[in-house]
Amino acid sequence: MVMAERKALSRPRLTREDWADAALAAIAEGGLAAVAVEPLAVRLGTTKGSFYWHFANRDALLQAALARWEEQTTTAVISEISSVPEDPSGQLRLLIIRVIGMAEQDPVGPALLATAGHPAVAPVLARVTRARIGVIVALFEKLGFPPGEARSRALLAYSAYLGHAQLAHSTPELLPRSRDERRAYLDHALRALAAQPTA
Amino acid sequence: MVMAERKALSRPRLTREDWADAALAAIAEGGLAAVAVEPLAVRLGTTKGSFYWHFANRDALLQAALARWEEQTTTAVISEISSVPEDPSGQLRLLIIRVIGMAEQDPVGPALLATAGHPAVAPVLARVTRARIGVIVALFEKLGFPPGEARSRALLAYSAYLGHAQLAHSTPELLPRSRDERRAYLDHALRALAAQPTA
DNA sequence: TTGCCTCCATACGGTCCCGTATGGTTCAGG
DNA sequence: CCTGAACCATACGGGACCGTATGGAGGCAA
Repeated sequence: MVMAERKALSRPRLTREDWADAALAAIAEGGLAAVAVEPLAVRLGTTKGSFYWHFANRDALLQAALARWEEQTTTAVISEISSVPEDPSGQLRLLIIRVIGMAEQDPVGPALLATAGHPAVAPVLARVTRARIGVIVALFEKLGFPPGEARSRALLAYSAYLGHAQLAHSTPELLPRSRDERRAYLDHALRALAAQPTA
Repeated sequence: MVMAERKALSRPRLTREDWADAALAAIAEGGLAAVAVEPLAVRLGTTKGSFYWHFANRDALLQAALARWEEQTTTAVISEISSVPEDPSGQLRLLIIRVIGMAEQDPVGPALLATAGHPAVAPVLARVTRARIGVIVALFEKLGFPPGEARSRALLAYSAYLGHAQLAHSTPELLPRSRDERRAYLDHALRALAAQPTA
């Protein structure tokens, strides 16, 4: 028996987190259904024997992966943004820039939205969405909009964000490519979404 | 053997379209991976024998289903909208109402966006997206916006639409529920997206 | 009726994956 | 050095699904 490959490379000794990250990568590429134990084991250069040591079954892996994603994409970002000592409009702008850049690289969100009905996915998605929209609502309220107005604008802003992320993954060639164009587009969007009611 | 079930019901004699529709339903529920021949056969009350008469393989079914979806959700709607003899702002409003209502019931789009990278899905998605955005750009130009401005607004509007569709499927409880609230939200969104540059 | 053509049922081999069982390897601590 | 625990490899049984092969069942024409 060989196993010379990993043995030669000082044997990484996988952790639960390694498996969860691999699962997220798989989700990014092929959706929930792509989370298969045996292919993941191959990708990690190990076997199922390792997996079933760390996890009870495939479902437990899904749970762990989703929890990890929730943490990475929501909790972390929100706390970072909230702690930035800047005026609300600056925070909004920062949030959008940060979050757009992040969404264009992380295909997990879109992949999860496809399976929004899955029992393991639905609650995670609900929490993430609620939290994100909550942050945006708070920002709009700090900008001086009354609650109802703030909620409408937050919904619209978050919808635009979600859609933008979709476009970035499905047909990026339709979005502004150059840095300048992207800046101009972002400015335009911010004006449209955060403009005062005016006359 | 029996087959008394379907035989008693005058035996529907399935067509390619029946299979394609069933495939779309499967996509709506579980994504691309849910398009499996044998389960579909069960759902249609028939067997694989029927399927492999109408299609060469699973991939051919995917092609047919995607083509059908492209036709139903894009070509048909676009031609309908374009032929409505109304002013551009009315057309925009009509388009949005029509298309929002449609998107909230058709989960296929979101499901496809998840697998945007799939070789069979990518080209369909690109064509659909391009066509839809094209229509919106044209509307904004008819409203008097210069081309660049029209494109920005169209992108933002379509992003908002996509995102709204996602929200409607993943966490509908966060969206306005009552008819009045929905109307108010829609009006607000239209004002934000189609407002004149003002001062 | 006979024969053909369309459409479907059934049976089969093969692949991929899950989950279990069980034994081997590595390492810390006594 | 020995032992037990953590960690991994391998082999197996079972299920879901694909695609093929082949044999009807039903309609329609000669």
